[in-house]
Amino acid sequence: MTIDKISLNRFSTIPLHKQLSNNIHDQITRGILKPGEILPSVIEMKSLTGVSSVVIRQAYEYLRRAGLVVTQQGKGTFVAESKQSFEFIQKLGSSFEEAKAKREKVTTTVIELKEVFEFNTNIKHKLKLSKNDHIIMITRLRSIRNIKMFFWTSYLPASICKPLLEEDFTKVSLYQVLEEKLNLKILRAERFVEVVKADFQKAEILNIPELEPLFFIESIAYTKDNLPVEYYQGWYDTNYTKFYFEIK
Amino acid sequence: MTIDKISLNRFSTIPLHKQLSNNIHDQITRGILKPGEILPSVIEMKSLTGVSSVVIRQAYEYLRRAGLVVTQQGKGTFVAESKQSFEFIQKLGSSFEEAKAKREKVTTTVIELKEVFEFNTNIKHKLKLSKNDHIIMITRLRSIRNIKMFFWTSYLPASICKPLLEEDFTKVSLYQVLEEKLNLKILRAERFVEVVKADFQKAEILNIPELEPLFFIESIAYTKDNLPVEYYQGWYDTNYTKFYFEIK
DNA sequence: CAGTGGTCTAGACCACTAG
DNA sequence: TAGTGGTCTAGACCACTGA
Repeated sequence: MTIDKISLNRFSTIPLHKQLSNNIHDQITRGILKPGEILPSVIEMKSLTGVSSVVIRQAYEYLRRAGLVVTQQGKGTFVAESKQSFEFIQKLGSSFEEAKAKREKVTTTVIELKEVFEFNTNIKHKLKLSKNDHIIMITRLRSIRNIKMFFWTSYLPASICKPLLEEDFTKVSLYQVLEEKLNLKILRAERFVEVVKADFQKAEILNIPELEPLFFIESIAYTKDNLPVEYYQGWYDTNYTKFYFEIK
Repeated sequence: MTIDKISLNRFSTIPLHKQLSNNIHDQITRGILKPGEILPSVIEMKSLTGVSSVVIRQAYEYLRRAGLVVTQQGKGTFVAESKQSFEFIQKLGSSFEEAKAKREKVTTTVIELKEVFEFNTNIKHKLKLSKNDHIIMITRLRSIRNIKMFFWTSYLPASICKPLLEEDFTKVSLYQVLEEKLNLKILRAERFVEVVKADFQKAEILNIPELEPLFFIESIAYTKDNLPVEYYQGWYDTNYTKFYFEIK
């Protein structure tokens, strides 16, 4: 146990759980507690500080949310490993190519690839389709070193994109197929970036806690004559993703 | 009280606090509970459900973090107003002009404007300055309808930017002054977008809870001959901000 | 098996809000 | 002053981990 003495002030206006989390926060950022090290168990901490277990849990919960510690049931609570080891920097704005993450192996999983007959009018509107048109839907997940970075769903008009159903998108890119096999060259795209909180399903897919922030990206890609050929929605783990772009 | 009956299953593997928050979550998204409406107080909810107050607090805490409810001490917990009423859409990538938020009045506050003598080597490095160079530092806060949207700090080399100390940046833009008074035209900029969690100070400034996600933007702006003239760091409330840009 | 975290209870006291 | 949320306690039981 390398943790420093913790002194709490019962007469302070600062709640005990906050005093405790601040204290541990300091010890982590100062390097007194090092990545991978185990924190005192709730019971140990109880005897170290004299406060009840609920308060200790509250402090640990705060540190978890701040990303400073990681808890494993039955094992303990540990100082988080710093994940500065790699970032996934995506280039926006100048090309459709994503910058490779420092020579790491990037893998793509196809979660779903299908034609749908009826669908959300919002999506049809973005693709300038009418009520009875069919849509091709592709959901993919991209990982690096087994860490799930982001997943996204592309929607394309079935009328001109049906051959996509035969492709293996673990190996080829969508834009490559569109250009080489369907003669649809993407000339322009509009994109929106915002932040949303992970609901249960998205948290499952990316293997993160519920309510963690995600980048939410929407894009509409156009070919010649301003014809929209792809609308996508993507969700990115904000712990690893950073966007880069250049202006003018 | 318009809340529907809440039934919890004591034998389920799903924790009671989760069952409760899921139930209320549903009632809010289905419109049974409407924005502005008050939720049962902890004591009322205790008699409605039979669970202890800690569990109810836990459920309410989850709903707060999800942005579905707002709690005011001494008053109660209320369904959050949907803030779709306005968004602040910033245009990236094609110009330095920010898109005006749907005709709302935008105000700028200058938090700090000063010359600093010694400073962070990281910032000097980005501005290609040497150890003894001075820096001009400007921190501004931008609000719409009294809602704090974002704040940012610009760093500029004092050697060429000293006259900035005399300007009133509540009324004029930095780039305007750089171009018109100092003959420094910005030709190019590099920008990074990531997400960080608000620490105590940033949460104070933007009037949001600690650990809420923020857009963190870094930018280096260059004039001719690739000379960096401004480095800035900005923090944006993700509840109201959305970035837009166009490609190719 | 012992040690860990996760869930839950019943009840106490305090701080804030509003009539 | 009554009602609200915020803090805290002591103790119980369960689920998971690893020796």
